[in-house]
Amino acid sequence: MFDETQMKILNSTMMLIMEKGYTATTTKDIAKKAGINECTIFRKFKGKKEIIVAAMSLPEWNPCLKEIDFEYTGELVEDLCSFAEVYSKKVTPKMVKISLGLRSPDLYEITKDGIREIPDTFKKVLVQYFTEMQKQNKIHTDDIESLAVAFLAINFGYVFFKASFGDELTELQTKEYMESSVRHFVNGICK
Amino acid sequence: MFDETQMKILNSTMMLIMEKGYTATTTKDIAKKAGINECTIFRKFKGKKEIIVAAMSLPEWNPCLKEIDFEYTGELVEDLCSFAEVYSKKVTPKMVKISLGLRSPDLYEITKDGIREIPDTFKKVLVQYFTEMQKQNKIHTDDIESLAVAFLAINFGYVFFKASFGDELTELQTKEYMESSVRHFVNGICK
DNA sequence: TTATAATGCAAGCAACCACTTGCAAGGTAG
DNA sequence: CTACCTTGCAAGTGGTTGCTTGCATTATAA
Repeated sequence: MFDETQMKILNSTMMLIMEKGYTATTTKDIAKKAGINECTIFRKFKGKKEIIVAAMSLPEWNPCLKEIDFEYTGELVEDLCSFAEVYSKKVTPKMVKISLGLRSPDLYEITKDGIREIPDTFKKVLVQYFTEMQKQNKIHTDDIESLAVAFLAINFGYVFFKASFGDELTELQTKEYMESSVRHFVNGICK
Repeated sequence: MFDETQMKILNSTMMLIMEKGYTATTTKDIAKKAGINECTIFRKFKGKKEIIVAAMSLPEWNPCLKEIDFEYTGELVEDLCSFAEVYSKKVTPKMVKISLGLRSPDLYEITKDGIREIPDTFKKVLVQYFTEMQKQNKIHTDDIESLAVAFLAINFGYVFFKASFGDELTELQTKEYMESSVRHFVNGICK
Protein backbone atom coordinates (compact mmCIF):
# COMPACT_ATOMS: atom_id res chain seq x y z
CA MET A 1 0.00 0.00 0.00
CA PHE A 2 2.56 2.56 1.17
CA ASP A 3 6.34 2.21 1.03
CA GLU A 4 8.71 3.04 3.86
CA THR A 5 9.21 6.67 2.84
CA GLN A 6 5.51 7.24 2.48
CA MET A 7 4.88 5.80 5.93
CA LYS A 8 7.50 8.13 7.41
CA ILE A 9 5.69 11.06 5.80
CA LEU A 10 2.26 9.90 6.94
CA ASN A 11 3.29 9.34 10.55
CA SER A 12 5.29 12.55 10.81
CA THR A 13 2.43 14.54 9.33
CA MET A 14 -0.14 13.17 11.74
CA MET A 15 2.12 13.64 14.74
CA LEU A 16 2.66 17.27 13.80
CA ILE A 17 -1.05 17.79 13.26
CA MET A 18 -1.64 16.41 16.74
CA GLU A 19 0.70 19.05 18.11
CA LYS A 20 0.04 22.10 15.94
CA GLY A 21 -2.98 21.51 13.77
CA TYR A 22 -3.18 21.17 10.00
CA THR A 23 -2.83 24.80 8.94
CA ALA A 24 0.15 25.45 11.20
CA THR A 25 1.94 22.30 10.01
CA THR A 26 4.17 23.10 7.03
CA THR A 27 5.62 20.71 4.50
CA LYS A 28 9.08 21.79 5.69
CA ASP A 29 8.13 20.70 9.22
CA ILE A 30 6.99 17.35 7.90
CA ALA A 31 10.17 16.77 5.89
CA LYS A 32 12.34 17.64 8.88
CA LYS A 33 10.42 15.35 11.21
CA ALA A 34 10.45 12.52 8.68
CA GLY A 35 14.17 12.99 8.05
CA ILE A 36 13.71 13.38 4.33
CA ASN A 37 13.92 16.15 1.77
CA GLU A 38 10.89 18.36 1.26
CA CYS A 39 10.58 17.66 -2.45
CA THR A 40 10.29 13.94 -1.74
CA ILE A 41 6.92 14.66 -0.14
CA PHE A 42 5.59 15.92 -3.45
CA ARG A 43 7.07 13.00 -5.34
CA LYS A 44 5.16 10.65 -3.04
CA PHE A 45 1.94 12.63 -2.62
CA LYS A 46 0.11 14.99 -4.90
CA GLY A 47 -0.09 17.69 -2.22
CA LYS A 48 -0.40 18.42 1.46
CA LYS A 49 -4.09 17.57 1.51
CA GLU A 50 -3.45 14.17 -0.08
CA ILE A 51 -1.24 13.19 2.85
CA ILE A 52 -4.24 13.55 5.14
CA VAL A 53 -6.49 11.58 2.82
CA ALA A 54 -3.90 8.80 2.69
CA ALA A 55 -3.39 8.77 6.46
CA MET A 56 -7.13 8.61 7.08
CA SER A 57 -7.21 5.33 5.18
CA LEU A 58 -4.99 3.75 7.85
CA PRO A 59 -6.67 2.34 10.99
CA GLU A 60 -3.67 3.66 12.86
CA TRP A 61 -4.88 7.21 12.25
CA ASN A 62 -8.59 6.71 11.78
CA PRO A 63 -10.52 4.76 14.41
CA CYS A 64 -13.23 2.89 12.55
CA LEU A 65 -15.85 2.31 15.21
CA LYS A 66 -18.45 -0.14 13.93
CA GLU A 67 -21.68 -1.26 15.54
CA ILE A 68 -20.43 -4.81 15.33
CA ASP A 69 -17.58 -3.97 17.71
CA PHE A 70 -20.05 -3.81 20.58
CA GLU A 71 -21.35 -6.95 22.23
CA TYR A 72 -23.52 -7.36 25.30
CA THR A 73 -24.99 -9.96 27.65
CA GLY A 74 -27.85 -8.13 29.35
CA GLU A 75 -26.08 -7.35 32.61
CA LEU A 76 -26.07 -3.55 32.81
CA VAL A 77 -22.81 -2.75 34.59
CA GLU A 78 -20.91 -5.39 32.69
CA ASP A 79 -22.24 -4.28 29.32
CA LEU A 80 -21.69 -0.57 29.84
CA CYS A 81 -18.17 -1.21 31.13
CA SER A 82 -17.55 -3.24 28.01
CA PHE A 83 -18.94 -0.48 25.78
CA ALA A 84 -16.79 2.08 27.56
CA GLU A 85 -13.75 -0.10 27.09
CA VAL A 86 -14.32 -0.59 23.37
CA TYR A 87 -14.83 3.16 23.02
CA SER A 88 -11.73 4.05 24.98
CA LYS A 89 -9.60 1.62 22.98
CA LYS A 90 -10.53 3.35 19.74
CA VAL A 91 -11.12 6.93 20.83
CA THR A 92 -7.85 7.69 22.54
CA PRO A 93 -6.47 11.12 23.48
CA LYS A 94 -4.23 10.76 20.43
CA MET A 95 -7.26 10.36 18.17
CA VAL A 96 -9.04 13.29 19.77
CA LYS A 97 -5.98 15.48 19.23
CA ILE A 98 -5.91 14.41 15.58
CA SER A 99 -9.55 15.17 15.02
CA LEU A 100 -9.11 18.59 16.62
CA GLY A 101 -5.98 19.23 14.56
CA LEU A 102 -7.84 18.41 11.36
CA ARG A 103 -10.35 21.22 11.93
CA SER A 104 -9.46 23.43 9.02
CA PRO A 105 -11.64 25.07 6.37
CA ASP A 106 -9.93 23.36 3.46
CA LEU A 107 -10.16 19.91 5.07
CA TYR A 108 -13.74 20.19 6.22
CA GLU A 109 -15.27 18.42 3.25
CA ILE A 110 -12.83 15.55 3.51
CA THR A 111 -12.96 14.97 7.24
CA LYS A 112 -16.43 15.89 8.47
CA ASP A 113 -18.10 12.55 7.76
CA GLY A 114 -15.36 10.50 9.36
CA ILE A 115 -15.34 12.67 12.46
CA ARG A 116 -19.08 12.54 13.05
CA GLU A 117 -19.23 8.83 12.39
CA ILE A 118 -17.70 7.84 15.72
CA PRO A 119 -20.07 9.55 18.18
CA ASP A 120 -22.89 8.71 15.79
CA THR A 121 -22.13 4.99 15.86
CA PHE A 122 -21.66 4.89 19.61
CA LYS A 123 -24.91 6.76 20.20
CA LYS A 124 -26.78 4.44 17.86
CA VAL A 125 -25.49 1.40 19.71
CA LEU A 126 -26.48 2.91 23.05
CA VAL A 127 -29.99 3.84 21.93
CA GLN A 128 -30.44 0.31 20.63
CA TYR A 129 -29.09 -1.22 23.83
CA PHE A 130 -31.18 0.93 26.19
CA THR A 131 -34.30 0.27 24.13
CA GLU A 132 -33.70 -3.44 24.48
CA MET A 133 -33.05 -3.15 28.22
CA GLN A 134 -36.24 -1.21 28.66
CA LYS A 135 -38.17 -3.90 26.83
CA GLN A 136 -36.68 -6.42 29.22
CA ASN A 137 -37.77 -4.16 32.08
CA LYS A 138 -34.24 -3.81 33.37
CA ILE A 139 -34.09 -0.04 33.40
CA HIS A 140 -36.46 2.80 34.11
CA THR A 141 -36.30 5.89 31.97
CA ASP A 142 -38.64 8.05 29.96
CA ASP A 143 -35.91 9.43 27.76
CA ILE A 144 -33.56 7.01 26.06
CA GLU A 145 -32.09 9.71 23.85
CA SER A 146 -30.85 11.70 26.84
CA LEU A 147 -29.53 8.56 28.42
CA ALA A 148 -27.50 7.67 25.36
CA VAL A 149 -26.13 11.19 24.89
CA ALA A 150 -25.23 11.40 28.58
CA PHE A 151 -23.33 8.12 28.51
CA LEU A 152 -21.60 9.15 25.31
CA ALA A 153 -20.70 12.47 26.91
CA ILE A 154 -19.32 10.77 30.03
CA ASN A 155 -16.92 8.79 27.87
CA PHE A 156 -16.04 11.45 25.34
CA GLY A 157 -15.67 14.21 27.91
CA TYR A 158 -13.08 12.23 29.82
CA VAL A 159 -10.90 11.47 26.82
CA PHE A 160 -11.22 15.06 25.60
CA PHE A 161 -9.99 16.35 28.96
CA LYS A 162 -7.07 13.94 28.87
CA ALA A 163 -6.23 15.05 25.34
CA SER A 164 -6.40 18.73 26.29
CA PHE A 165 -4.93 18.83 29.78
CA GLY A 166 -3.17 15.52 30.31
CA ASP A 167 -3.33 14.66 33.99
CA GLU A 168 -3.69 18.27 35.07
CA LEU A 169 -7.47 18.35 35.35
CA THR A 170 -7.75 14.93 36.95
CA GLU A 171 -5.25 12.21 37.70
CA LEU A 172 -7.90 9.53 37.35
CA GLN A 173 -6.85 6.78 34.98
CA THR A 174 -9.10 5.37 32.29
CA LYS A 175 -10.05 2.06 33.92
CA GLU A 176 -10.65 3.63 37.30
CA TYR A 177 -12.88 6.32 35.82
CA MET A 178 -14.76 3.96 33.54
CA GLU A 179 -15.72 1.53 36.29
CA SER A 180 -16.66 4.25 38.71
CA SER A 181 -18.67 6.30 36.24
CA VAL A 182 -20.57 3.26 34.98
CA ARG A 183 -21.41 2.23 38.55
CA HIS A 184 -22.73 5.72 39.31
CA PHE A 185 -24.55 5.85 36.01
CA VAL A 186 -26.36 2.61 36.69
CA ASN A 187 -27.07 2.95 40.40
CA GLY A 188 -27.32 6.69 40.83
CA ILE A 189 -25.89 8.53 43.79
CA CYS A 190 -28.99 9.34 45.84
CA LYS A 191 -29.40 7.54 49.13
CA MET B 1 -12.11 50.81 26.72
CA PHE B 2 -12.46 50.09 23.01
CA ASP B 3 -13.85 52.45 20.38
CA GLU B 4 -16.34 51.50 17.70
CA THR B 5 -13.72 50.50 15.13
CA GLN B 6 -11.86 48.37 17.63
CA MET B 7 -15.05 46.59 18.60
CA LYS B 8 -15.78 45.84 14.95
CA ILE B 9 -12.31 44.32 14.64
CA LEU B 10 -12.62 42.30 17.85
CA ASN B 11 -16.03 40.86 16.99
CA SER B 12 -15.14 40.09 13.38
CA THR B 13 -11.93 38.40 14.44
CA MET B 14 -13.61 36.18 16.99
CA MET B 15 -16.41 35.25 14.60
CA LEU B 16 -13.88 34.22 11.98
CA ILE B 17 -11.88 32.24 14.52
CA MET B 18 -15.07 30.41 15.43
CA GLU B 19 -15.46 29.42 11.79
CA LYS B 20 -11.90 28.84 10.60
CA GLY B 21 -9.53 28.88 13.54
CA TYR B 22 -6.81 31.38 14.37
CA THR B 23 -4.10 30.33 11.91
CA ALA B 24 -6.48 30.18 8.94
CA THR B 25 -7.96 33.60 9.75
CA THR B 26 -6.04 36.31 7.90
CA THR B 27 -5.97 40.01 8.64
CA LYS B 28 -7.47 40.57 5.18
CA ASP B 29 -10.42 38.37 6.20
CA ILE B 30 -10.87 40.36 9.37
CA ALA B 31 -10.77 43.71 7.58
CA LYS B 32 -13.28 42.53 5.01
CA LYS B 33 -15.67 41.18 7.64
CA ALA B 34 -15.34 44.34 9.75
CA GLY B 35 -15.87 46.53 6.70
CA ILE B 36 -12.68 48.48 7.26
CA ASN B 37 -9.26 48.74 5.65
CA GLU B 38 -6.60 46.22 6.58
CA CYS B 39 -4.09 48.81 7.73
CA THR B 40 -6.58 50.17 10.23
CA ILE B 41 -6.24 46.91 12.13
CA PHE B 42 -2.58 47.62 12.75
CA ARG B 43 -3.28 51.21 13.73
CA LYS B 44 -5.66 49.92 16.39
CA PHE B 45 -3.77 46.82 17.52
CA LYS B 46 -0.10 46.01 17.68
CA GLY B 47 -0.56 42.76 15.78
CA LYS B 48 -2.83 39.84 15.09
CA LYS B 49 -2.05 38.22 18.42
CA GLU B 50 -2.97 41.40 20.32
CA ILE B 51 -6.49 41.25 18.90
CA ILE B 52 -6.99 37.95 20.66
CA VAL B 53 -5.56 39.25 23.91
CA ALA B 54 -7.89 42.23 23.75
CA ALA B 55 -10.93 40.11 22.91
CA MET B 56 -10.20 37.73 25.77
CA SER B 57 -10.56 40.64 28.16
CA LEU B 58 -14.21 40.99 27.17
CA PRO B 59 -16.78 38.82 28.99
CA GLU B 60 -18.50 38.55 25.62
CA TRP B 61 -15.66 36.40 24.34
CA ASN B 62 -14.27 34.92 27.54
CA PRO B 63 -16.64 33.20 29.95
CA CYS B 64 -15.31 33.90 33.42
CA LEU B 65 -16.68 31.05 35.47
CA LYS B 66 -16.13 31.74 39.17
CA GLU B 67 -16.81 29.51 42.13
CA ILE B 68 -19.06 32.21 43.51
CA ASP B 69 -21.41 31.80 40.53
CA PHE B 70 -22.60 28.49 41.97
CA GLU B 71 -25.14 28.37 44.80
CA TYR B 72 -26.90 25.42 46.34
CA THR B 73 -29.56 24.47 48.86
CA GLY B 74 -28.82 20.84 49.65
CA GLU B 75 -31.46 19.29 47.44
CA LEU B 76 -29.54 17.15 44.95
CA VAL B 77 -31.62 17.36 41.79
CA GLU B 78 -32.32 21.04 42.27
CA ASP B 79 -28.68 21.90 42.95
CA LEU B 80 -27.23 19.92 40.06
CA CYS B 81 -29.81 21.35 37.67
CA SER B 82 -28.79 24.78 38.89
CA PHE B 83 -25.09 23.98 38.40
CA ALA B 84 -25.78 22.68 34.91
CA GLU B 85 -27.73 25.81 34.07
CA VAL B 86 -24.98 28.15 35.24
CA TYR B 87 -22.47 26.13 33.26
CA SER B 88 -24.56 26.09 30.11
CA LYS B 89 -25.16 29.84 30.29
CA LYS B 90 -21.42 30.50 30.25
CA VAL B 91 -20.07 27.58 28.26
CA THR B 92 -22.10 27.89 25.09
CA PRO B 93 -21.41 26.21 21.75
CA LYS B 94 -20.09 29.60 20.62
CA MET B 95 -17.52 29.61 23.43
CA VAL B 96 -16.49 26.05 22.70
CA LYS B 97 -15.96 26.92 19.05
CA ILE B 98 -13.82 29.87 20.10
CA SER B 99 -11.68 27.82 22.44
CA LEU B 100 -11.17 25.21 19.70
CA GLY B 101 -10.35 27.92 17.17
CA LEU B 102 -7.73 29.39 19.48
CA ARG B 103 -5.73 26.14 19.50
CA SER B 104 -2.61 27.33 17.76
CA PRO B 105 1.07 26.96 18.67
CA ASP B 106 1.73 30.70 18.84
CA LEU B 107 -1.31 31.37 21.02
CA TYR B 108 -0.78 28.49 23.42
CA GLU B 109 1.04 30.49 26.07
CA ILE B 110 -1.61 33.20 26.03
CA THR B 111 -4.71 31.05 26.07
CA LYS B 112 -3.90 27.85 27.94
CA ASP B 113 -4.63 29.17 31.44
CA GLY B 114 -7.94 30.75 30.48
CA ILE B 115 -9.09 27.60 28.72
CA ARG B 116 -8.28 25.24 31.57
CA GLU B 117 -9.76 27.56 34.14
CA ILE B 118 -13.35 26.76 33.24
CA PRO B 119 -13.41 22.97 33.66
CA ASP B 120 -11.08 23.41 36.61
CA THR B 121 -13.45 25.75 38.42
CA PHE B 122 -16.50 23.64 37.69
CA LYS B 123 -14.76 20.49 38.88
CA LYS B 124 -13.61 22.19 42.04
CA VAL B 125 -17.15 23.32 42.83
CA LEU B 126 -18.47 19.81 42.22
CA VAL B 127 -15.87 18.12 44.39
CA GLN B 128 -16.67 20.57 47.16
CA TYR B 129 -20.40 20.05 46.77
CA PHE B 130 -20.26 16.25 46.69
CA THR B 131 -17.96 16.21 49.70
CA GLU B 132 -20.48 18.27 51.60
CA MET B 133 -23.38 16.06 50.50
CA GLN B 134 -21.50 12.99 51.60
CA LYS B 135 -20.92 14.54 55.01
CA GLN B 136 -24.65 15.17 55.23
CA ASN B 137 -25.16 11.52 54.29
CA LYS B 138 -27.20 12.45 51.24
CA ILE B 139 -25.20 10.50 48.67
CA HIS B 140 -23.32 7.22 48.56
CA THR B 141 -20.06 7.05 46.69
CA ASP B 142 -16.51 5.94 47.29
CA ASP B 143 -15.08 8.13 44.58
CA ILE B 144 -15.96 11.79 44.57
CA GLU B 145 -13.33 12.62 41.95
CA SER B 146 -14.93 10.31 39.38
CA LEU B 147 -18.32 11.70 40.24
CA ALA B 148 -17.22 15.26 39.64
CA VAL B 149 -15.42 14.45 36.39
CA ALA B 150 -18.42 12.44 35.14
CA PHE B 151 -20.85 15.27 35.84
CA LEU B 152 -18.48 17.75 34.23
CA ALA B 153 -18.18 15.45 31.21
CA ILE B 154 -21.97 15.10 30.93
CA ASN B 155 -22.27 18.87 30.64
CA PHE B 156 -19.21 19.57 28.55
CA GLY B 157 -19.78 16.66 26.19
CA TYR B 158 -23.23 17.90 25.28
CA VAL B 159 -22.14 21.44 24.46
CA PHE B 160 -19.14 20.14 22.54
CA PHE B 161 -21.40 17.98 20.39
CA LYS B 162 -23.70 20.92 19.76
CA ALA B 163 -20.71 23.07 18.81
CA SER B 164 -19.34 20.41 16.46
CA PHE B 165 -22.44 18.91 14.88
CA GLY B 166 -25.30 21.30 15.62
CA ASP B 167 -28.49 19.29 15.88
CA GLU B 168 -27.18 16.48 13.70
CA LEU B 169 -26.00 14.18 16.48
CA THR B 170 -29.00 14.81 18.72
CA GLU B 171 -31.97 17.14 18.50
CA LEU B 172 -32.25 17.32 22.26
CA GLN B 173 -32.33 20.87 23.51
CA THR B 174 -30.29 22.11 26.45
CA LYS B 175 -33.00 22.30 29.11
CA GLU B 176 -34.47 18.95 28.16
CA TYR B 177 -31.08 17.26 28.28
CA MET B 178 -29.99 18.95 31.49
CA GLU B 179 -33.05 17.93 33.45
CA SER B 180 -33.05 14.40 32.15
CA SER B 181 -29.34 13.80 32.62
CA VAL B 182 -29.39 15.20 36.17
CA ARG B 183 -32.34 12.96 37.05
CA HIS B 184 -30.54 9.90 35.72
CA PHE B 185 -27.32 10.96 37.37
CA VAL B 186 -28.97 11.23 40.76
CA ASN B 187 -31.34 8.27 40.65
CA GLY B 188 -29.51 5.87 38.37
CA ILE B 189 -31.23 3.78 35.77
CA CYS B 190 -31.23 0.33 37.36
CA LYS B 191 -34.55 -1.06 38.46
C1' DT C 1 28.46 -3.55 -16.52
C1' DT C 2 24.44 -1.25 -17.50
C1' DA C 3 19.83 0.34 -16.90
C1' DT C 4 16.34 1.91 -13.67
C1' DA C 5 14.33 3.76 -9.86
C1' DA C 6 14.46 6.42 -5.49
C1' DT C 7 16.27 10.14 -3.09
C1' DG C 8 19.12 14.37 -1.80
C1' DC C 9 20.37 18.91 -2.85
C1' DA C 10 19.99 23.62 -4.26
C1' DA C 11 17.56 26.90 -6.42
C1' DG C 12 13.53 29.00 -7.51
C1' DC C 13 8.43 29.73 -8.49
C1' DA C 14 4.06 32.53 -7.73
C1' DA C 15 1.04 33.34 -4.10
C1' DC C 16 0.13 34.69 0.28
C1' DC C 17 1.25 36.12 4.98
C1' DA C 18 1.52 39.87 8.78
C1' DC C 19 2.69 44.31 8.76
C1' DT C 20 4.26 49.31 7.14
C1' DT C 21 4.25 53.76 4.92
C1' DG C 22 2.97 58.14 2.68
C1' DC C 23 -0.69 60.69 1.26
C1' DA C 24 -5.33 62.32 0.58
C1' DA C 25 -10.17 62.68 2.23
C1' DG C 26 -13.33 63.53 5.75
C1' DG C 27 -15.22 64.83 10.23
C1' DT C 28 -14.82 67.47 14.56
C1' DA C 29 -13.39 70.92 17.87
C1' DG C 30 -11.25 75.27 18.94
C1' DC D 1 -10.48 78.89 9.04
C1' DT D 2 -7.34 76.15 11.28
C1' DA D 3 -5.65 72.24 13.58
C1' DC D 4 -6.16 67.63 14.58
C1' DC D 5 -7.65 63.03 14.45
C1' DT D 6 -9.36 59.01 12.12
C1' DT D 7 -9.73 56.37 8.23
C1' DG D 8 -9.28 54.81 3.30
C1' DC D 9 -6.39 53.88 -0.40
C1' DA D 10 -2.53 52.09 -2.87
C1' DA D 11 1.77 50.47 -2.87
C1' DG D 12 5.21 47.82 -1.00
C1' DT D 13 8.15 45.41 2.80
C1' DG D 14 10.53 40.91 3.97
C1' DG D 15 9.36 36.45 5.09
C1' DT D 16 6.86 32.04 4.47
C1' DT D 17 3.83 28.99 2.06
C1' DG D 18 2.95 24.90 -0.99
C1' DC D 19 5.04 23.16 -4.76
C1' DT D 20 8.46 22.47 -8.91
C1' DT D 21 12.66 21.54 -11.50
C1' DG D 22 17.25 20.00 -13.01
C1' DC D 23 21.00 17.50 -11.72
C1' DA D 24 24.03 14.55 -8.88
C1' DT D 25 24.19 10.46 -5.96
C1' DT D 26 23.12 6.00 -4.44
C1' DA D 27 21.19 1.41 -4.34
C1' DT D 28 19.15 -2.38 -6.73
C1' DA D 29 18.38 -5.53 -10.33
C1' DA D 30 19.08 -7.45 -15.04
